[in-house]
Amino acid sequence: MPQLDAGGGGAGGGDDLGAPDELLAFQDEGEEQDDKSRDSAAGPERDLAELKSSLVNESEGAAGGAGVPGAGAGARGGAEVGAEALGREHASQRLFPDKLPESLEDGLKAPECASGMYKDTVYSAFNLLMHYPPPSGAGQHPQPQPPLHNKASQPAHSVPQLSPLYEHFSSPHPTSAPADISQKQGVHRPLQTPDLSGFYSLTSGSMGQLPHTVSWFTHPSLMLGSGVPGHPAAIPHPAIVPPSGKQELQPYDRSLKTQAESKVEKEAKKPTIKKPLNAFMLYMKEMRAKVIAECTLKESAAINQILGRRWHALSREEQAKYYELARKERQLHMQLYPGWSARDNYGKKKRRSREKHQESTTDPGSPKKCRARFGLNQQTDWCGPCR
DNA sequence: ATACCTTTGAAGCCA
DNA sequence: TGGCTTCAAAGGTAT
Repeated sequence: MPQLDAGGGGAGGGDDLGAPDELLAFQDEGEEQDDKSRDSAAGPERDLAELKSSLVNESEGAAGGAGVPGAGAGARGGAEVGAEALGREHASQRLFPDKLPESLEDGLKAPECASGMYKDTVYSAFNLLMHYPPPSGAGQHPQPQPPLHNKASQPAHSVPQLSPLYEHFSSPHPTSAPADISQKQGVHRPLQTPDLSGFYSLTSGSMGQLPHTVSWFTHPSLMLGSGVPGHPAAIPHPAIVPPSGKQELQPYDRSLKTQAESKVEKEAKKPTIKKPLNAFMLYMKEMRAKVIAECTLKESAAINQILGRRWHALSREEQAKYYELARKERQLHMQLYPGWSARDNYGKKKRRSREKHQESTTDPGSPKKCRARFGLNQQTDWCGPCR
């Protein structure tokens, strides 16, 4: 059985943050790998690559027409459970939706979309692991090292950005904001809060002037044993974003507010600490630009479908890189925000259809059986999700 | 202006 | 403990 820490066991330093699910996943992957190994033993290694490539290409090519019944988008859980016995070789096929979005089909028509599928498996992200800061308590201040990921080797269109969390720790002297920091994420510094006040030693106005990646992690509580001298100001973690992502008031504007208003405002604008990115999210972040370039797609939904297939097509070792990265991210996140819980962000996104569906499901009259209630010919009466 | 779509994985919640 | 739900990113699209 593969070990997540096999590649960076020393870096983990005994942390036990590896999710059990990952281990289970790797058990499956391991079995798959065993199968693949047997296959490889029976044939040239290239055959395996071709098999994998053909699985994806074939599936993508067939996506415009022959879908897999019952494997529609959104039915991931059930479909996967039901198809588990089919084996991993069929994984990419059973995951395919009945029909891809038109834009995706168009994108897949582009020859470069399929041809470039497995050409480049250089994952610069994994290199960043090598200069990840040691766990807190190490009591050491390792020498800042230049990022090991070779951005020069990246294609011009590729902007391999892992999570800002990782980017910050990977760059000893960050001087500019990550390219992927969107307005939605919030570039400006969030307001101070009691529990995070130590992170925000700058006024909001001055913070707004500073690049996003300035040394937010230089606060003593954020040193994590990897402090970088020469950064005078403490900047909050990039995962902390204002709820709305809107520009916050300048100091002189805020002075016009009464204290009560300010208090209420602060409560309302309490910065959100985002969840750490999981392995697949990290993979998407890195590979998105490449897929966009290869497939001439822009719609994230379609791109994510492709990335999902590529993710399944990755070898166990390749996926392990991202699992390890994600584990590090979680570890850092936990160290930075010990009291944070994923529950803190629950309910911050309004989900239109699901709320409607929940309303319908709370209806005493057998909610989840729209089909039984209204019949196939009355689908207009079905609730949205059932429809 | 904001939710939805779409993916996988992590985490929380509930029975 | 298993199953379900929510959120993380992203950007075009729909409401």
